[in-house]
Amino acid sequence: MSTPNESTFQSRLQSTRKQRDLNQEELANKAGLPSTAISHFESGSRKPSFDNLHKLAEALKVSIDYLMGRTDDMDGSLIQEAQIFRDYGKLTDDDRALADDFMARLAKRNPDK
Amino acid sequence: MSTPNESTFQSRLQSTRKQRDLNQEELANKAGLPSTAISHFESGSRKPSFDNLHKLAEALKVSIDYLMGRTDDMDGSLIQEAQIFRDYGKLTDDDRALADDFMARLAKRNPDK
DNA sequence: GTAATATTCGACGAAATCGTCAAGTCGCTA
DNA sequence: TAGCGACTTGACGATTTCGTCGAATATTAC
Repeated sequence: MSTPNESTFQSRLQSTRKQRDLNQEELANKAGLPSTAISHFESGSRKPSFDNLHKLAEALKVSIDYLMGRTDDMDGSLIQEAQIFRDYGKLTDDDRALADDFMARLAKRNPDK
Repeated sequence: MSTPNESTFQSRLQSTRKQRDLNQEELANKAGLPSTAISHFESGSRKPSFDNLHKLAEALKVSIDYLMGRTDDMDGSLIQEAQIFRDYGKLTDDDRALADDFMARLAKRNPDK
């Protein structure tokens, strides 16, 4: 649930690499990593660090959210819950006030947790 | 160009947290992390691991690419000043589902766009 | 002022990734 | 068969993050 699906990153890294027609060493060169690192990532024996995750996304020209399975969009501009943002833009002013009030009530009854 | 701008992540984490009206401990609870971890991330003394990066993005409901400075799109861009989106960030998952449904109903009865 | 809250910082051992290297497997082709 | 390229796997020491804790320092409110 809150933990990312491990296998998603592995398989998306591999499938994206093959889609770009790169072998592990070629991707490694692009990303500035040793080729064994790619192998470790695709086999799941390691997870990339902050910096290396960024390098991989840059080398493959995909979004990090896609690589990590948070979105199915490779361009990654939008994430999943964005529907509510789109809905809000469609509302009339009156309904927008309704929505504001409704949301404020929900937020207020959940101080945090 | 290949290395992420370190300060971007720090400042975006902090500014997004404050936009959601959360203190470090509240965000920490949402993400399932100790509050000191948030402090370390915002001060730049640590960078989040693969798993923790995912948790932070989920808790704040933003894209990882935004947090890491690869895009300027939080996901919906222009509307993030509205109070409703600050409230939305405070909701539990259950209440978020309620809010999604409520918003969808409002949007559906006003198809004029 | 005091008190409560929020944040920073450093240290600790445990755990993970880091880059590097060596040795191995598998598939293909001459 | 032998050889080659692609990939796998495990180990190493080094570095980093991990969670936890304590103490110091803002920041805010009373």
